[in-house]
Amino acid sequence: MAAYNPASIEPKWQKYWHDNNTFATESTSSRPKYYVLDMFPYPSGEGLHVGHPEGYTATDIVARYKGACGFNVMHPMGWDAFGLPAEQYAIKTDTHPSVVTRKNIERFKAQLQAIGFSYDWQRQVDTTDPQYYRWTQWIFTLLCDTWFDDAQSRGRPINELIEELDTGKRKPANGVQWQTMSDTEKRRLLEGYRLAYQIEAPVNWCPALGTVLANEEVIDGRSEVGGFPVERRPMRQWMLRITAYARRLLDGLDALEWSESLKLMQSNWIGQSRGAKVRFTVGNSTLEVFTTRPDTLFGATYMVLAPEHPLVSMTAGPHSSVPETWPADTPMVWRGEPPAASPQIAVQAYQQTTASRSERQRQEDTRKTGVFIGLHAVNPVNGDRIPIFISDYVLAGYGTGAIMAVPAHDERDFEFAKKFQLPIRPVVRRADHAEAEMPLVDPGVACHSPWIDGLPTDEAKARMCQLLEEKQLGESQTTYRIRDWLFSRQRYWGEPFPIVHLADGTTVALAESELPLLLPEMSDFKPTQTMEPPLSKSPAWRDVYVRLIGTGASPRAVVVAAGTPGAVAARRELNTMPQWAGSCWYYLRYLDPHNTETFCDKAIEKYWLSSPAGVDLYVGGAEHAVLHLLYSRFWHHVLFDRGYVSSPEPFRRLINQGLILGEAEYTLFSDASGNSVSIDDVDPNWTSQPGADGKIRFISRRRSDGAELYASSVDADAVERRGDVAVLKSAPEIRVDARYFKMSKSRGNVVNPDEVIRDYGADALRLFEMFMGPLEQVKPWSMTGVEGVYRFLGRVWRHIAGTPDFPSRVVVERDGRCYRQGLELNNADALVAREERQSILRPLHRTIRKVTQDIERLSFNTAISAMMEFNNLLGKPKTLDCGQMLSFVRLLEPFAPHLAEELHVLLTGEAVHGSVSRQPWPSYDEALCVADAVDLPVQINGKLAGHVMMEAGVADAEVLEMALADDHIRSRLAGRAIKKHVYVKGRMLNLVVPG
RNA sequence: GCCCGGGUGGCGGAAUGGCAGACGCUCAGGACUUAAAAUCCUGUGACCGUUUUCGGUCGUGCGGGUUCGACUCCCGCCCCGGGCACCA
Repeated sequence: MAAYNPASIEPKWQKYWHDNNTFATESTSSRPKYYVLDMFPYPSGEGLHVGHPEGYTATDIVARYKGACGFNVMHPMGWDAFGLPAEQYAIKTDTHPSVVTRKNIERFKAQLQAIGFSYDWQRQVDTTDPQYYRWTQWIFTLLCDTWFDDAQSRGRPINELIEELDTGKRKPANGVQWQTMSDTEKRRLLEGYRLAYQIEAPVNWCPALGTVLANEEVIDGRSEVGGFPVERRPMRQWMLRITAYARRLLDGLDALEWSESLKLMQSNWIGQSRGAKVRFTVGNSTLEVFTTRPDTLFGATYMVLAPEHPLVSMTAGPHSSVPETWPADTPMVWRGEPPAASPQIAVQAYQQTTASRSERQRQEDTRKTGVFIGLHAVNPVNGDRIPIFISDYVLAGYGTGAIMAVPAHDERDFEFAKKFQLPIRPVVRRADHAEAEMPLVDPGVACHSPWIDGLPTDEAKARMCQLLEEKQLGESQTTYRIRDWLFSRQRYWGEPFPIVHLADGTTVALAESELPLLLPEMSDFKPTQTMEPPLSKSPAWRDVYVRLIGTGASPRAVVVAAGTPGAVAARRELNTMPQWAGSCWYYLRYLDPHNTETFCDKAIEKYWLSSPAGVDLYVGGAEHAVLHLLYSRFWHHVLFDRGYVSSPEPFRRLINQGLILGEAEYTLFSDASGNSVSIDDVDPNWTSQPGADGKIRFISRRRSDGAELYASSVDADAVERRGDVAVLKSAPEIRVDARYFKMSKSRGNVVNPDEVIRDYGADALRLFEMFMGPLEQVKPWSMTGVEGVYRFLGRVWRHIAGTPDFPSRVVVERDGRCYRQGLELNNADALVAREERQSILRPLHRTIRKVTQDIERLSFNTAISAMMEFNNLLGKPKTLDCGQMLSFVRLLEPFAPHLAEELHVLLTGEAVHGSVSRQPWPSYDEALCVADAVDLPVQINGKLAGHVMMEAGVADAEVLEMALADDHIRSRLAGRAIKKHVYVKGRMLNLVVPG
């Protein structure tokens, strides 16, 4: 047999799987289901890097293994293909995004197929395919058609709300009369209930990207994509009412088999706070605040509103609530910087300053600023008249956008009070009566608070809530940090909204028959210079006539020709949906990807997602912890409420694969005259700047004299590792910096899987991806590591297939006769063969058990080392048993499927072969997993003192005798009497002696 | 600042109360070869004694505790990575 040559066997088997539909999944089956899902990729122009196949290989192993165990396995792949990078590349190269996207998908698909994943490619989805986004749009219309019933804590059809309003069972909040409202008024009112609605609000506008972004997409005041500055601007935008589901999304986490840290990230993002809503009186009206510390109400000495608070929205004219003159005795510091002539002017000026400050500036500079608005409120518990300020440390979007300030017990209020010389009144003391440093934020005991004096903080909170409710001054309340999801983008390459705007300013969803609403073909899809979306450049698409069908309060629109009876002019929504839209439900489409009647057949959904509920294993990066994973859960809850899916949570078990870093990089610093400087003498605060070649250059200073130093990279061959640092082989006194970096194009440390496959094959790539370490851990890439697993595969090949130098030793026993390569063995050799088969039996069963258990617990690295150990045993014997080798090959198949297929054919013969993946998983005999003899470790006082050879099944009583009979152990005991002994069956014996 | 996760040989890692360092990489020595590569075999935590067998001591970030026995469990600290961060 020829030597192991992956290049010759891998494409052959990939073609075989494709031609034979080996991995096609049945949509329903009498077999149990197993749904194993990857986070589908965004097909970028750069192609795959070795980080992508990490999770994909893990799921592929599980998929192949579960299939072998008799499950009907769903293991699909698709493309999250709408989004900014393709659009920006399209603009740069003046090609259409659909062309760019198609090309990228082809590249990605070819790369994935070259790795030999067992995807059912007939189920692939592409979010930019109209037959896919048709259903994204359909789900959006479902969100429009759903309102959240707080009392029942679930989403319900809007028609049920209309019915309740019609019959008077439910009254609109603001006291208006539903029955006498016009259709336009009704539609406006209903928009306040729908899960998808529009609102004019300050949003995250990113000028560089030419679009608004969701809170989740803004990190430290910069866009997650590209890191461009983001500013706050008021714009009319589509929002999804995810806040309505905050409690459900939080509570739902408990039942999920996700890592604790991931659940925590989501629960922090949702951010539940329990506290109270309290009503303060301002003139004739009331001002509500939310506080988590109702027990400190007696210590409230002023109030603060967000600059965007409705009370200060009008700052001029007779109807403004802000007075035209400062009250007497208003301190100068309260009037703004510089002091303004009137509260109206001061408030206006402050609002402008706030609006012009970017999110980043606001976060970086936490010094307290603000102005007095010229009004006072009355503290409902003690009648105190307290001044009201506006300040940007109070956020408009959280709670009621207003706070009561208790400077004695809140860090921020304390700072503010110091600056504006406001009174600080302690109402909590330490439980041990010790003097407390101001502010005292920790729990203690209430004081100077007539209603609750002496109560510990916990009880004081509860008592205060109870009293507020009794006196009708407020009530307990739970608020959430999460905001509604900003759902529109001013870009071209996304799903168009299935929405039209009518002349009366209301919006109407398109009828289902109108879907998909195709993205218009446009040659100019570049962002406009204004904040208008690119779709505004196509008036022919924008301006339409529609006929309204259904009820007047909640109609649907059908596009008709101008002049059709009943036609009214309308304008299409010009924004598009964010990239997250398509990924919110793709796992449902895989189940029934070609259905034209519905997004997914109910019976098929029920088979795959009801018992056990949800996707059985979902693997992807932790970067989606609060974006995709939260959005998707939200949509799924809505689909569940509306009866379209059979369980509330989509992803029962989720694993985050760890990042793969680039190979170790060594950095040497040298001074201007080129002398190497040891890292000990280099200031650790390096700065970086891009060099002429576009790569990042690091610059630092010498500690001793501050001279500028320049970094250069050193080849791995030139250094010797010593812990965290490494030294130059040529000059060991010079230490260089050694570290691993995230793979990135700009660092030039990206490893392309194509090259790994070319040099070592897909099986070696797969194996190394898994062998590096635990799936969830961050791990550095290593080409020599790839060579290591490649050598292992080569040895497996040599043992089973044989090579020109080492003919195969595989022996087949048939009808009591042994054959090697078709030739019958003589009696002596046959006897050896049977003996050798017997000696491999126990290790084989132990390996089967280990690999099986390790796949179950996703510990692939240890499964591989178990197979390596087994393979290491195969070098010595003269013969190898065909049946045993088949079992081994079966174990190897999920990890190295191409090699396994090829060896399976060699072992079974051309005539009877089929895919090894169709063969059942080998079983193991627990009795054969126990070694027949053990070298039992013997300890004295817990320290290893020697070993005793012992056959399996020796009686416990004999073990001690055997140990005491051993010369070496006796000498170690040195005659000391044994006080006690501990024997753990088959594992070890501990002798306890005095001293 | 708050909340998670983690610190084990030269490196990636294994062992979740029972022989610390499986497996792989690296390195060294040997075999094959005219030679090199590839491949195969042997060794590879540190230190000490014997210098061959072999024997001993120390050793899982640091300090303490529980236990016959601790990488593993408990308490305190240090360092690294991640997340959140004016959320009332």
